[in-house]
Amino acid sequence: MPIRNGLRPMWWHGRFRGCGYRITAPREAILDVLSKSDKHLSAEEIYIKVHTYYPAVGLTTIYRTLDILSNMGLIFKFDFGDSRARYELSEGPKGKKHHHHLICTNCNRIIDYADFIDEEIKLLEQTEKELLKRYNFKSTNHLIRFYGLCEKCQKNELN
Amino acid sequence: MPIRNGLRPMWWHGRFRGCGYRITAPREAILDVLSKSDKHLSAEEIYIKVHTYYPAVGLTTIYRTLDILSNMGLIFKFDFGDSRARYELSEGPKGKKHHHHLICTNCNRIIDYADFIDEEIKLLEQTEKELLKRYNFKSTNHLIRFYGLCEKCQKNELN
DNA sequence: TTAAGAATGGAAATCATTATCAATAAGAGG
DNA sequence: CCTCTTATTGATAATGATTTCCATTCTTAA
Repeated sequence: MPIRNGLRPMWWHGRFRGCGYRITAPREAILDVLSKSDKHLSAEEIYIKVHTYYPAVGLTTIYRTLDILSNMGLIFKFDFGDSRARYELSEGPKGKKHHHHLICTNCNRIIDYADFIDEEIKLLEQTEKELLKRYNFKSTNHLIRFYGLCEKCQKNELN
Repeated sequence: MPIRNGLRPMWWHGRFRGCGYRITAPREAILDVLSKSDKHLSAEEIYIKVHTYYPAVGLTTIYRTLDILSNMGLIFKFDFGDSRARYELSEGPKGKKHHHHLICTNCNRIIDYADFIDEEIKLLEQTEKELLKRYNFKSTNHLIRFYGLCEKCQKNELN
């Protein structure tokens, strides 16, 4: 599992250089881990994965890089209430677009969903319009989560 | 500012005892502070307010009590991303019902929004129904936030 | 009034995240 | 390919919110 694929340019290299950042081995490793996972990884989880085949990387670098990536908009940073930030690629090969979360309060599984329902889109648009009218609040972004029971936990509840 | 109003029963005493908890001076002080504030207070902010006229109370007790209150559903616990939990009364005299938040990304002001329009409620219910159909996810609660600019910050932006 | 054990507070411990700083390495220019 | 500038790195220490410990105090049922 070579991390640095020679000089082969990655999809994010351009954007990265454009922002004045250098391409380094740790950064490639971190993005490699992120692009190969479909989970919401914490800094430490990323650190461990990177560390297995690249022991030289320090946790500090993980945090620093995640911060840069987050500010650039290349990754999303979430807080699901387990007292650690979690990160997820927002673009590229396996990248996700803006999405909402379903959070199982029993097993803590997190389900991403982006195939928004017509009703949901309508709800958002109307609400944003209403917020502007009533509070003069100009919304530019939103966070939507549903808490409840996932399929498995509903079945297990029958026991 | 007497905290303990003699033996006058407070609105929350019954519920509190019902859960097997004792009525104590620190707990009365904390609920007093919460019920007199309409802000989203952090544990330390509550500690300082309680501390001014009740110096004996320790920060540990603040955390413990907030935890109990939160589990009982008497207060809401929120995380607005400033690395400290914030609490708000959910019932009683000044208590709020379920509401959503508008968060100004410029001045960090937080506006509660609970005067939902019928349309919004209907759309939300439909969305939850649809989530059950598509993902077999049984939603019991939700978190909705809008990030953007409040009235003041929109005006200041013109400068 | 009293005894059982719930509640308290101060100090120490946790734990995720940041700050510090000397050493290293990316990459522009020659 | 070599060199210089300076961004980047990693080890370690620091920070800051929240918890854990534990001996002492207080609430409350009987």
